[in-house]
Amino acid sequence: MGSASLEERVKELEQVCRSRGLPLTIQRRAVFETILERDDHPSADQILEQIKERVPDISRTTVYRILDTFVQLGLITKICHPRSVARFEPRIQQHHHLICMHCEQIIDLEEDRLNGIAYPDVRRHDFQITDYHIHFRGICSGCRSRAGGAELPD
Amino acid sequence: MGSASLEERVKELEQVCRSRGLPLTIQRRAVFETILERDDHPSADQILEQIKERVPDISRTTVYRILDTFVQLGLITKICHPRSVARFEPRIQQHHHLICMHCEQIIDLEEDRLNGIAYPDVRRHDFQITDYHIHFRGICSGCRSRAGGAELPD
DNA sequence: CTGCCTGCAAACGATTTGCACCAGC
DNA sequence: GCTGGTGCAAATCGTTTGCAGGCAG
Repeated sequence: MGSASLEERVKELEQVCRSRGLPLTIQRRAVFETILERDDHPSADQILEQIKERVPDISRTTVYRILDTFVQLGLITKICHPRSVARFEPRIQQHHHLICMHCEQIIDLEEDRLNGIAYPDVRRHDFQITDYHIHFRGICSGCRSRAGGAELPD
Repeated sequence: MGSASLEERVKELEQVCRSRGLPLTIQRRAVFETILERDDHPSADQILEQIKERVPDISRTTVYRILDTFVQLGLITKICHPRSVARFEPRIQQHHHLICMHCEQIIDLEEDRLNGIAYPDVRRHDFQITDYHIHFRGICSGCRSRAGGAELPD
């Protein structure tokens, strides 16, 4: 789909670091590549686990710090919702999510139609809207079949 | 607007507790009334501070436990977004939020038009959508005037 | 070289849990 | 009276911070 290749995105990382005068360390490159390789929305600790395969001595602190830096730089997005720790995703273009209320799984939605919603009238709040994001909440297929609609182990 | 009165909502609490066999304690009533009285989106600790005025010996633990119970019962909603602790709101009907990316303030939106968005086609995910919620992100008037668009102390 | 980055360990803040006691129904 | 709720203190979990050395530019 419309997403850039891994290599293009790594180039983007290089450019962004260079333009800001930030050193492109082994750790930064590895965190970026690791998050790009996944098609889900991993937590900091999930990224840490996976990255240890290629940079075994990386510390948890560094992963947290790098993820935060990438969010500030606009390279990745941080997602947060109740009952779940912070998660990260490499996509920065506008898109929306399905969120399973049982297993907290997050699924990306591709529908372009959802990107064209007119902004609400916020003159009375004098608020300047930059963008928006829709969560569709519900139950994923796995949880539905596992539980038949009743409660789940968790 | 279309929101129920405080008394109606307290009745709702009584009914829900009775129907589930949950004791309606002083603390539960006080937490519910406190959150209803506010028109913002308080954190657990903000609720605790305010509730101490009427139930001085209530413990923080209890507030957390009660808020969690209310969320399970569908009486209130928990909201979470990056860079801010969990917040709660008494409104359970569908509505949407403006979120200031500088001060993390959350503002309720009333626009009905936003409630009629057609669900996306999720057949390939086999996901059952229950409802949705839109965050509009941007900058509130206070932060804009304080900072003129540049960065903020926080 | 110089400065930002990293790893370690300790601090931190929000939230949860174990347990003895107490209060609704 | 029984059941579940509450308060307290301690544990936990994710995340952040202080500091001494290391590496990219």
